[in-house]
Amino acid sequence: MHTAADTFTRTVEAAGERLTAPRRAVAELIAAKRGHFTAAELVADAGQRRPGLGRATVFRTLELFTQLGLVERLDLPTGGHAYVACQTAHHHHLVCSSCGRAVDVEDHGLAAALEEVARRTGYRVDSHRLELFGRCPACQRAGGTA
Amino acid sequence: MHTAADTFTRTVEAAGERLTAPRRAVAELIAAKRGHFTAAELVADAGQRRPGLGRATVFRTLELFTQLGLVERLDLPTGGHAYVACQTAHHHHLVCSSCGRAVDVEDHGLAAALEEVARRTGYRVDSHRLELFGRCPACQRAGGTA
DNA sequence: GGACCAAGCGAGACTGAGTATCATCTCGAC
DNA sequence: GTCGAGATGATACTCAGTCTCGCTTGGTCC
Repeated sequence: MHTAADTFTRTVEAAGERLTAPRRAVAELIAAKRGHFTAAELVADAGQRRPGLGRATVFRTLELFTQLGLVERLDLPTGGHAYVACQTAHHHHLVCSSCGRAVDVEDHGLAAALEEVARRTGYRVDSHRLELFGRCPACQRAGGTA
Repeated sequence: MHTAADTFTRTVEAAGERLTAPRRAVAELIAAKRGHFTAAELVADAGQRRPGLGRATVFRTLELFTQLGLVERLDLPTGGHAYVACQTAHHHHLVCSSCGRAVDVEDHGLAAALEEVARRTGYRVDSHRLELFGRCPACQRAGGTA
């Protein structure tokens, strides 16, 4: 079967990038994550499960994966940064503030709303970022209040 | 007449916060800015125009203003942070990537789209952030290409 | 299979944003 | 004018992310 890490490695190859052992390792570390994760977490994981993997390499690989669209960076409400593994080309994320799980959000009329904004303001909108934070159904059931 | 800095100082007073000289100074520095600005820029301005104003104070005041809704923090595509002065309670920003000028974006169907997202995913969406980047009408006219 | 070399790697120094600490100062109430 | 809570400024600190540099390695060409 194809694991999530496979998707990463195959995409790296397909892009004509070198498929090195450290890159495989980072792909596996990310694949083992559910939901979003920070660079710091990944570095910590690497320290435990793949000693010898350098900090700079984790950042470099994360950057490569981001360029390849395998991973997307998002901005937490706290001001920090996190990453999520993702498939589709352009989309948005809905992150559970309780368990950290992130889902890709399809466009339910958002594009139209954005076009309307562009039309009214006269701006030519080049890019945008939308991030949603909330609680996933499971966490809502699990802990009524928290 | 009422300057932008006045709005800041009056809001600070109205909130029951102390209206100190450094806070006034920061308010003036912000009022003198057009569009978005970074904390680093503000610190640099302070160094020039208001020597003696501490770095920590700029950050603290920026935090206070953010809490009071006078200023909002946004995340640049580069990963950095910037601030914009703003009035309305909840809204989004459209930042010109050329001149830096930011306009507040009203809700042209965005809320409805977000509700639809929440309904479909089952998430209870607590907060979101939307930032738009593009070129303002003036910059489009001014420099056809750049 | 072996040689070659550009790309990638690891270690660690560096940078810069933002925070914490603490002694001193000042706003504003009385 | 006095006083105390809260703000300030200087400075040390933390931590994410970047840069540098000598070494290693993946992939290609023979």
